Amino acid sequence: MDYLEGLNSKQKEAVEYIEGPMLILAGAGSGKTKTMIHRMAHMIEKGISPYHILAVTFTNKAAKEMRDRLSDLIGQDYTMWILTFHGACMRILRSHIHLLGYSSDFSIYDGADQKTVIKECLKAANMDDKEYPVPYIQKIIGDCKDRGISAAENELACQVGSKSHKAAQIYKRYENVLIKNNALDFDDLILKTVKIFEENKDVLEYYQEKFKYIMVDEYQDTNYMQYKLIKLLGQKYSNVCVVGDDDQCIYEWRGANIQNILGFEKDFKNVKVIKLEQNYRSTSTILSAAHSVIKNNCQRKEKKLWTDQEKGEKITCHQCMNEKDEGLFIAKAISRLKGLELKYSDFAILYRTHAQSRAIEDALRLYEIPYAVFGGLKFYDRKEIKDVGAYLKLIQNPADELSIKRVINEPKRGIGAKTLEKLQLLAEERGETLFSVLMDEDVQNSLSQKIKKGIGEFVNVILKYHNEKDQMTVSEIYEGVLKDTGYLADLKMQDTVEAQSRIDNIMEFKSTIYDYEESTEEEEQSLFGFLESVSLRTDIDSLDEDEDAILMMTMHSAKGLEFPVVFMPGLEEGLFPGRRSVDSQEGLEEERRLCYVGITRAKEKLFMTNASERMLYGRTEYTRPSRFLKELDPDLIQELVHTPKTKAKDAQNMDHKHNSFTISDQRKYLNVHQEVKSATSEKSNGIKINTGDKVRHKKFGDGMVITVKEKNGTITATIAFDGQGIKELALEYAPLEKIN
DNA sequence: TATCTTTCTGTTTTT
DNA sequence: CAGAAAGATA
Repeated sequence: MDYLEGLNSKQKEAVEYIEGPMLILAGAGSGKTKTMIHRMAHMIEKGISPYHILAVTFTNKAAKEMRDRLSDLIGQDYTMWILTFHGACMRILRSHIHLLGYSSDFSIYDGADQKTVIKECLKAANMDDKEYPVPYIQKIIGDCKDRGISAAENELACQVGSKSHKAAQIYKRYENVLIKNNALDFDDLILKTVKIFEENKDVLEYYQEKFKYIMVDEYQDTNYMQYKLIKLLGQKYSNVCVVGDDDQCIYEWRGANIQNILGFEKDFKNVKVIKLEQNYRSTSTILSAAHSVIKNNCQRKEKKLWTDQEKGEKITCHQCMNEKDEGLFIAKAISRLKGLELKYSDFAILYRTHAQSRAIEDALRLYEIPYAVFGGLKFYDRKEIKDVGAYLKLIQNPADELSIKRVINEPKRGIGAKTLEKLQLLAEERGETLFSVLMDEDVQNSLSQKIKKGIGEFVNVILKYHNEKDQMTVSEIYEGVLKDTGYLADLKMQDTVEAQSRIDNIMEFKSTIYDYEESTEEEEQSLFGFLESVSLRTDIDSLDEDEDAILMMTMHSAKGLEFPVVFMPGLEEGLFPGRRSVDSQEGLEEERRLCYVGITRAKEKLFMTNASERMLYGRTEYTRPSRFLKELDPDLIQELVHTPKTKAKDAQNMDHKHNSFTISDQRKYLNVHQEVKSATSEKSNGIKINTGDKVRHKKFGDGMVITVKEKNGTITATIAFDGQGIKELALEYAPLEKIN
């Protein structure tokens, strides 16, 4: 098999250059992933064992795509390390974290957990969270961890008595809490791995030998610590290939550092540099538009993408009256374009913030356009999911105090804030974990009967499953916990709409477990493994390509994706570029790069809209068109003028009149019944449920189906029940029948 | 201790 | 407007 076929000369050059460091500057749509995959295939063909190759990406989705496309190309599967940075570090930590004094049962804390811990630290230090806002502290901690600055070092670097010195105290406390809880945050996953490598030469050498060949995707988004990790692993053999595009660096706020590109050429000698500048994705109009925007950035490596594709259509810019109008404009455009050659999934709506999705969703529903939103309200952020997750984490790692506090009184066991505070203090005095204090019989006896009973039950359940977890499957543990803790029974007893919806979510979480068990070798399965897969999962990873629906997401999430038709709403000063970013040159340039990423997602058609008036948190703000719109070369734009007068003359006048009538008419209806249409489903528990169907539920009575979609293998229906509100139900479990 | 009510405050972007 | 946090009441 010749893996060089179908590649251009630059791509071939990159594929064939295997020994020695290489920097591939790959512009948007230049066949970057293809090149990487062919390079790996070529290496394997040349006799390099897949065992010696490490490929790192930023998202699970990118990792999965790489793995799938590689095995398609070479026609067989290898157990290779094609992982995200965090995933790779998890694997390494699992075998070596004991070197740092943690047990390998460690919990992973996400951003929300971090916030909780910081809040507690502030309280314990008697500091005002107005003066020291949680995000401010979080940023300090994150920045320090990116640069490998420990709490103690950070403290020394701050002037005593200064604000930053006070903040450093919180960092210190925060670290202590994490150590006590045997927990790591996301930044720690990278940081601790680096630390192990630095302090244990033998471990480092083992991995240097293992990973003789290293590839890094989206290199422009690596932060300092990630770079250091690659540098450590690669310095022995120097076979490191990094692929990136400085114009697409959109995570600078998170520590991503373009300097890493320069640093790479410094740290590895004789770096081969290859530029991929031929774009295979977009029309030349779209490409020119992208260039006309990005060229306004000073901080960039000069380059210009080119294509031999046709000019294509002009870019449509349109000023709307407000965000509702904007939504309707988009919905109308989609229903007009959606024809034989375009599917719904060929369209994407890319916005700056999640909050923008609402108005657009309303319009799409009116026009009966199926859509899927990524990010925003996350399944894993729901209370009940966090609760059951905390139980599982706790069974894995009883030292996890955060999880204890989350669920010790969930369901109610009569253990309130006061009792907990007392016990926590006791644990601190004794230098023990909260859990071991809870287990202490003398302590239990010192408390009231009711509390004693509650604690006893709680401790027993956790201990039981903690001891038996290795002999049980994850789903057995899950079922057992739901039952033995009384969590599910308590919800059932409440017999409210909210409780039912929570039960449905808990059932849906079960399907996540089934997914895990199906996709993982039996002997590989563990509670730890499952928790890991949950912690590192993002919404974009569960993007379902089979569903024919419009995709809505932030421009950040859209990186690496492409669509025939792209809409970019909300091009307004203050929103995009965001208010916070316009003060600094760097901030503004990052926004501009984000705009560049958005534009270059489009293959054929691009729509950019702005609203002259926008409702943003309760207030109507008057806005000005984004400077990015003005940067676009006017020759590339086709502007639709939107005033009531011209509209009346418009050929689509009838259409519009009709629509506005229908819209206001349906809006009324929408408010009452929330009746909308989306996809249909024929699976489920025997019954056929379609959008718009009337159904009867045992508890909620009659309602109407709003949407039917598949999530993690479970089919769910969003149903508006008369007088009960809207519920999302898993059809597998929901007691539903169809009525007329 | 639990729940209900009111007040406040605030929105990027994510592994 | 909505979600969270603090405050008030049972």
